[in-house]
Amino acid sequence: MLEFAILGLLHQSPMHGYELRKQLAQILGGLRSISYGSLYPALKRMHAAGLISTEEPDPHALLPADAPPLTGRRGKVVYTITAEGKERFHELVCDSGPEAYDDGGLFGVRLAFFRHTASDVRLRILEGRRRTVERQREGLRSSLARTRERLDHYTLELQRHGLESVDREVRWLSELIDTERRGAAGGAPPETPGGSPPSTK
Amino acid sequence: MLEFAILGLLHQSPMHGYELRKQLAQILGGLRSISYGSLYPALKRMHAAGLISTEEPDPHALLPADAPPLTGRRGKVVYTITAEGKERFHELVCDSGPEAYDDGGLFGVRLAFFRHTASDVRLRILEGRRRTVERQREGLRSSLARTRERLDHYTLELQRHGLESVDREVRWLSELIDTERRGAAGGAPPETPGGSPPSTK
DNA sequence: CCTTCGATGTATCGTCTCGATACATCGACA
DNA sequence: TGTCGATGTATCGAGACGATACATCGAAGG
Repeated sequence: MLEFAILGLLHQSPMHGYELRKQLAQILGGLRSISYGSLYPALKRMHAAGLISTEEPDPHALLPADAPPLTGRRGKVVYTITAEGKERFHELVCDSGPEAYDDGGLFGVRLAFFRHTASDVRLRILEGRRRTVERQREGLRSSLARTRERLDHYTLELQRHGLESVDREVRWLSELIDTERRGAAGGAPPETPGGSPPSTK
Repeated sequence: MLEFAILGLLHQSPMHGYELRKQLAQILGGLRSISYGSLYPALKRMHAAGLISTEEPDPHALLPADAPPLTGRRGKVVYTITAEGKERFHELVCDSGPEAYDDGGLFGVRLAFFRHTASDVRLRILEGRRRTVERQREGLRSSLARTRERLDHYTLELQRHGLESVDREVRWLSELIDTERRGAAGGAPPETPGGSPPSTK
């Protein structure tokens, strides 16, 4: 999931780790931001896999006498997506398997980069997500119906609020699906990089 | 957080790990259940800390000849809360510090065991939680206002839905607070174990 | 009768994530 | 001049997670 988000952000422009984290936090919705303890290892993995390239200033340049003990001495590192990384991003973007919607976190990131995804794939992901959330809702419903009598006020309120949240999410997804279906013919199919541009324009 | 939930459950009755996990999943709201990889180490830690005691059937009893190689040979383990564990639980239950509401997961568990918490502490926790969520809401709001023009349809919808969810949570908390305030005089102050029972009965 | 299946049940492993922290530079403001 | 907060890179230990192994038992079904 982190991999996907990083590729998506670097796909737009190269960035520092710090900037990456800020943008990430915004995508993830303000709450639930990502920590450096996840970000930097992920960047390291992706660099090792050849998905991104790093560009850091020469560590030992223009240092005449080294009066400070030069411990640390870190420079800014700019991360850039490679051709391989773009390829990987497009694989991920076109994937509509269950992993795309079963996890809420990944689904959110997928949504944030939906403009890179074809309309039919978008529809499959949205519908898959709705099915997942509907299953959760049914589980919650039956659990609540089974235990309603034994629960005190606060536990009951907790379950009720959770159920309503899930319910609202289903309705929200349904609206998105409707919009997507209606706009399917008219929406701009985004970014077919090597493809032939459609006749219009 | 896990520690709190386990103590709370064992406070009601001794249990197996398996049963513990099921109850835990129900408290956590169906989604977001706890895994064995978290549960058993937690139980081990708590046993080492003296908060719970284990009761397992004698491993080498009534085995005349050991025809099976007896590898594994696990028996059911019943976990029981100790006096020390009950003490720890009451400390946690009376704690209304920021850690009780800043983390949504712990707050949910706290709610699930609110019947063990005095009304004034309940009120402090609910109000703290509301302040936390309100801060999140303001962050989301300003972020959304700042970037509304640059966002595509789906990113916008994602942020909007997130903001509405947070907004609903604030309203829900406000209702809980109102109820708690109104019921403060009449609500049963629960479970003062060594304390003096109030004059009424 | 026997066998397979799912629920119950305990437990560990490797991988990853998180929060805290350390270190360093820079501009702003007092 | 000092010192504060934002920017910036990076690691550490604690612990959570998913997958998996192993084991028992009752019920369904050939």
